[in-house]
Amino acid sequence: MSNPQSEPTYTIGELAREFAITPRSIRFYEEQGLISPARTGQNRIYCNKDRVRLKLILRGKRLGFSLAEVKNLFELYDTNPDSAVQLETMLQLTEQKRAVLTQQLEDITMLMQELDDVEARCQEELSELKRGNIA
Amino acid sequence: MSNPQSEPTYTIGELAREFAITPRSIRFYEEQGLISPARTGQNRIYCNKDRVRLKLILRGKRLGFSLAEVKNLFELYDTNPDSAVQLETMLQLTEQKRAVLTQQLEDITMLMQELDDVEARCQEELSELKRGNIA
DNA sequence: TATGCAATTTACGTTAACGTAAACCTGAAC
DNA sequence: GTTCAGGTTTACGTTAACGTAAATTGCATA
Repeated sequence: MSNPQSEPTYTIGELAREFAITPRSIRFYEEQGLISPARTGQNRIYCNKDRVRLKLILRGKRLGFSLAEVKNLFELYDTNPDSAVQLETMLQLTEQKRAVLTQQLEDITMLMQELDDVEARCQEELSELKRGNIA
Repeated sequence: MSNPQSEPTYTIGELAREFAITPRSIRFYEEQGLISPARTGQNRIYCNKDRVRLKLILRGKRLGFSLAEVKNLFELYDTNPDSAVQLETMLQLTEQKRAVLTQQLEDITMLMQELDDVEARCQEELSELKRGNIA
């Protein structure tokens, strides 16, 4: 019953190379309940879903999220809530996350501006140097 | 020679309350060379520049920067480089930071989209519930 | 003078996110 | 058969960013 050319799978080493992290990290994410790959006896086999998860984990980390936070997001995404109460709380959660992201957007634009400032000052000084100023 | 109404200053407790952090954190930032407030004998006195720095530190932290990174940015901003070489390396540094921020912008927009997805699914299910579906 | 509050230094404790080392298995290649 | 690359578990080490506790100090107020 197994598809002849079912789904692409990956070893831990492959994923580690692709995302430029160590196998140790990937195992750690599993230990924390963020991924749960299949096994061939001892060895881990990662499917596409696992790979996507890894990508999401790293994205979260780049934004300064903790692994617990990322796990939180996963559960948020995976859960298929049956009660209206659950749906409401989920909406509240997404709103919270959205607030964080909005704050980060603001932070980034302000930092970008400051980088512009620094850069502009540099460029100006450089052109002054080229004109051969001493005064 | 001291201005009668020179500049607003702050105690460590005031700043801690304003930014919702502990005095311990503020002292720690000083220990790491990120701030260097004046003193009245033993006590620290923070001026406007110090306050701004604190704000910048927290902004950096929200973006997942380490304190060392933030310090790096400060030095970048403070240094008045005299040589063309220094100016060039500074431009390279700003470019690096800009790359990080750009990546974060992309990360955020993608996460936002996923939040949109989750939210849309929730809204739909909620309206279904309201219509009183069981099938 | 005593009491209390806010600040200080010193130092050890803690959590998250891995790194690193040891000891083992295992299928493919030589 | 052995070598070897890649994988496994177990366990202890490490770094960053503070928390927390203890002992001290200075100022204000009762």
